[in-house]
Amino acid sequence: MLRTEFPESKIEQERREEEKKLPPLPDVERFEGVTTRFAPNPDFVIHLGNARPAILSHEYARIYKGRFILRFEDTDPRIKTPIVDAYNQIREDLTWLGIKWDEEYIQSLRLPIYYKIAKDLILNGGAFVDDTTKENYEEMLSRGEIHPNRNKLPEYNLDLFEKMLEGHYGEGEAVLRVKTDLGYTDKSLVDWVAFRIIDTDKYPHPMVGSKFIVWPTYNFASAVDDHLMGITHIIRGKEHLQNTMKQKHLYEHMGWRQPVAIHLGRLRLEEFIMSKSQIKKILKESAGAYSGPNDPRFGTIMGLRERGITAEAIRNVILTVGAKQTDASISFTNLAAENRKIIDPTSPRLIFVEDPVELVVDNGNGVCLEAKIPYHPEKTELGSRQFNVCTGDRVMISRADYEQALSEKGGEVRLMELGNYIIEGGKFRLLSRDLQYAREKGLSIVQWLKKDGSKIAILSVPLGESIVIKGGYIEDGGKLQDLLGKSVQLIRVGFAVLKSAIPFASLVFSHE
RNA sequence: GCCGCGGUAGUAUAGCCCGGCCAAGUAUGCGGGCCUCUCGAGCCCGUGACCCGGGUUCAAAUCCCGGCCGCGGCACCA
Repeated sequence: MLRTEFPESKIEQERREEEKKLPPLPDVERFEGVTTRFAPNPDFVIHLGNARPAILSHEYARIYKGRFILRFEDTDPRIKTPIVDAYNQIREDLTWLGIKWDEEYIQSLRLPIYYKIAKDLILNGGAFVDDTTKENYEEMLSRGEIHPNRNKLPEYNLDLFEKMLEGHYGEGEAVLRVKTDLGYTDKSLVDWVAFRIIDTDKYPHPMVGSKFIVWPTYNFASAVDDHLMGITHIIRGKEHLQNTMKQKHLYEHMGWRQPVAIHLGRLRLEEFIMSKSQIKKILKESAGAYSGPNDPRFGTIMGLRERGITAEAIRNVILTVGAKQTDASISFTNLAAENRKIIDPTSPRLIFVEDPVELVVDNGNGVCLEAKIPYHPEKTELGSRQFNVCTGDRVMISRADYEQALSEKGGEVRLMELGNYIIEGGKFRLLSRDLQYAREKGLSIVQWLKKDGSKIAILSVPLGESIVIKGGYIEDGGKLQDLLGKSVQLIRVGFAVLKSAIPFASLVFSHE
C-alpha cells in the first residue's frame, strides 16, 4: 500500500481522541442514520442547563455524521407564552456555542399537520374527544368510570374533533385525549390530553396571532414531530421520563417506531442563578439592578458570555459531564479552569491598579529608566510596550501592595520590570534594578502605572447575587479600543472582559 | 401519598451492561516543591472516593435483595 503513514495515523489518532469524549449512542444500529434535535420553548433565553441537551444532541449528530434539527416548541400561547425575541436569541446563543442545525421548524407554524395526524389517530381508534370540564372528568375517573366517548365510534369522535376546530367549544370545554392503558397508578399517564382549546383572542400567539384555537400539547406535537422529522435519538431532561411513556401509546396507535430516548439529570452551576422563572422574577422585581438576561450573575448562555466564558469551555464541560441520568453540579471553579486554558494563551496582560496610591519617583537626579513589558510572558507575538519613568514622575501602585510593603518589607517593593524601590517620605526612591535582590528579600513584584497614559477603570466583579465594583486605573497606550469585547488578563488580579474604553474603561471580571 | 430514576474523592467524570487486569484512572480543587520579573501559565510530588447492610461467588464498585439519601413526575406547561 502506498501511503505516507505518519501524517495519516496522526490524524486518525487525533480524531479518535476527540470522539472518545462521548460514549457511543445506544441502539444506533437499529436506524439507518442518526438524527437528533434540540427543541426549546422560546419563552426565554437558554441557560447552561439547556445547553446540555443542545450540545450533546448536536455533538452526537456530528459524530455519526447525521442530521441535527432545531425545533421551537411554542404550542402554549397561554401559560408559557412564547416571546418574539427569544426565537432569535436562542438561534444566536446556539450559533455562538458553535451549534449548526441542518433544519429548523417552528411548531406554531405546523398546526395543520398536527390536525391531520390527529384525525388519522382518531380514525385509528386511538383518541377520543372529552367534552366535559377537567373537574368533571377527574371526578368521573375517581369513581372508576371512563368517559362515554372513549368507546364511541371513531367517526363520532372525529365529528366532535371537527367541532372543536370549528369553534363550537370554548376554553376548557373539550379536549382530545389519546387512549392509553387504563391501569396506570399515575393518573396523569392515563388518556393524556393531546389537544386543548385556548382562547387566542385573549392570549394571542406571537407567531400566528389568533388564527388557531385548538392547540396540541407538548406530548402530541413533540412526538409527532419526532416521528415526522425522523428523529432517532431524543436527548432531553429527565423531567420527560413520564412523557416518553405517554408518547409510547401514540406511537403504537400510529404504528410508528419510537425513537430512543435518553434522559439527562439536572445540571446546576454553583453560585449561579439558572432557573428561567427565577431570572424572570428577579428582572421584574429588581428594577434595573440587573442588566437583563445577559447579566453576568446569571447562568444563561448570554450571561456566561458576558462574563468572558468561552463557548469552547462550556462545550468541554458539557461533554465531560456527558449524557448521564445523574444530576451534576458544576462548580464555577471547574468551568473557570477550563476557560482559563482556552483564554490564557491569547489574553494580553494589562496593568490594572486598584485603589491606587500615587507617589513621586526618585531615581536620582535627572535619571530616567525604561521598562519594556511584553503583553504576554510566553506569546511574544502579542508584542510589548515600553514605559519610561523619570525622576519626578508620578507612579501608582495599589493600596493593598503599598500597605503590605510598608508593614512587611520595611517599605521596600519591586516595581515590575523597573526596579527595587523604598517608600520614603511619600516617594519611591530607587534602590537598585537587580531582580535577584528582590527575590532574595522576598519582595512582592508589583504592577504599577504612570499617571500619564492611564485611564480610570471600573472592574465589576460578580459575586453570587451581588456585584463588587473595584475602581482604579488601567494602562492605555491607545490600544485599549482594539481590545473591546476581548478577554484580557489583569496582572495579579485575574481575567476580565473589556466592555468599554471611553470615557473610562469598564471591565467585567471573569475569574482568576 | 403514589409512580419512576439515580447514588465512585470537595466538584465532575472513567470503570458497572460482559464480576478478577481496580489496594479504582482522569480533570479540577487543596498541600508542598521547581520554574517564571503576575497571585497567570508550565513541570514534579502528595492528598482524597466505590451510600449502608445482607446475599451469590474462589472473587463484587461491578450481579441480587433490603434500607437510607437525592432527584424527577403526578397539568387542558414545555
